[in-house]
Amino acid sequence: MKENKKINPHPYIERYDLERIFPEEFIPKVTVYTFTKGDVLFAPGETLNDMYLLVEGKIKIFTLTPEGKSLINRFKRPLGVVGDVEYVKGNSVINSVEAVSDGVMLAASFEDLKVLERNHPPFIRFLLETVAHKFYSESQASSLHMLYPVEVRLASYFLSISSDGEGTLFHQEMRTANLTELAEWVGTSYRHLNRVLKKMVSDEIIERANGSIKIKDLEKLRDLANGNIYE
Amino acid sequence: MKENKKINPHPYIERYDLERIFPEEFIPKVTVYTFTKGDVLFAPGETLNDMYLLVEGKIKIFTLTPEGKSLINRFKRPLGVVGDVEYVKGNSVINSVEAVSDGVMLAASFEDLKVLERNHPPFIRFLLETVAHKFYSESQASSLHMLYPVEVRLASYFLSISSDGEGTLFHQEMRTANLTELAEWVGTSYRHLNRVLKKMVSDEIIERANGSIKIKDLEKLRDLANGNIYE
DNA sequence: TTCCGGAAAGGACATATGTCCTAAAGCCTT
DNA sequence: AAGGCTTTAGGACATATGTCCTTTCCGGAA
Repeated sequence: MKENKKINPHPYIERYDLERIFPEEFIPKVTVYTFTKGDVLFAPGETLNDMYLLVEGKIKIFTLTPEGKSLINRFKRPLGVVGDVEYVKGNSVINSVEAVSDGVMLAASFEDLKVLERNHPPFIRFLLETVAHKFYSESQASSLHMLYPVEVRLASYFLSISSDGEGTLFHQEMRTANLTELAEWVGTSYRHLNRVLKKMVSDEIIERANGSIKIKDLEKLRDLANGNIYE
Repeated sequence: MKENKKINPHPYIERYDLERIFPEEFIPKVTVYTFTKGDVLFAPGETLNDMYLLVEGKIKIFTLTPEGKSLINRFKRPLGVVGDVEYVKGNSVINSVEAVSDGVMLAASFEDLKVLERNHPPFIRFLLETVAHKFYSESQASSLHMLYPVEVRLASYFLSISSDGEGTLFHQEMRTANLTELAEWVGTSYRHLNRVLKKMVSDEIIERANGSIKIKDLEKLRDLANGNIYE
């Protein structure tokens, strides 16, 4: 990820209505960074000096164990925030962050934010809401993971991305690029994911054809997910 | 839980240095509640009108599934906060909350807090730090749960409560009252917990004598926990 | 002291999930 | 079209964990 002075932050500030958190005078202090698919954006242990707002693209936050296992904590799209908790708690980066697509971030230094926080209440309110929401969804996901088997979590995931009613099909549209990633997201092994998918096919809940997955029976899927929805 | 007008909130406010978040004028708006061991303090779905500060006693936050399984999300001791996320996000109570011992809470209405928030920045800073910390530890615990087997989580738990160095013994001192509760805390069944405990005994990591558990080999425990510590 | 219910301990068996491995299919690149 | 890499599929087996049940133990109520 690197600073990109050619890009003007203003369009993003308007698009995401950031004037509410960054007053006019603050905007010159905002830096624009661009990143490329696959970039490692942050690594655990790293010390952060800026907070970032994701305004374009998609990134994933994940945990790597010493043993090499990997677990996706969450995906972020605009307007995701990175470094908020580090800013508040003053600790170093906890998880790995990687770019899933090309994208753009706006950055503001902790130092500047400290001043902003003092003079501009809406900013801290924004932070508070951001963190509260992160806590809320983390907490939901955590319970879901602890209490239900992969099949249920997977059903829940499918529901969460099939927007609303129709037996939506998500082809390349699936939010995870491939099955390996999906496995890391649901928190299981590729092998097991495959097993569960197979079962869902034989239960006539989904259909699979060359890599694409289609929901066949939304009702059954709902039953299975049992009211649990990611996010 | 019920209001208790006989109790003066001031000693608590001093003990926990709450003047920093509640200015003098606000204190008359604080209500004192007392509760008794076993009380159900809050139930999921309930609408909250107040935020609570736990100033005495111990409570547990847990999730109950429709199937009747139960999972302890966390314990709280003073100065724990309940209802902060609900205040910020405006949603209803997410988890069940139950008193583990007798105790006391200070309450302030959301309505009053809204005013306070506007006039007294330290309060919102306090909230932000509280929520950030909750998120941080929830996130750690969640990864730990997803990535490691019960044995590791248990080792981690033992470490977290054995304060520091010495092969501390925790008898009735164990933060969970009994093995059933410990199982819910580690997120497993009683049966399996027992199995793992037995293994730890035969590995000479701990010793068991009539309900008490003693750490025998702190080094092995550390190896096992593998750098993971709750909280 | 006797009786009862809950907590502890663990056997037997079922299920969920992980690890290792092999084969086939798909897709680039040359 | 041929090779090589990644992704998909799934067999075989091992391990982690859950469910159900029985026995024993212990402290409090009668």
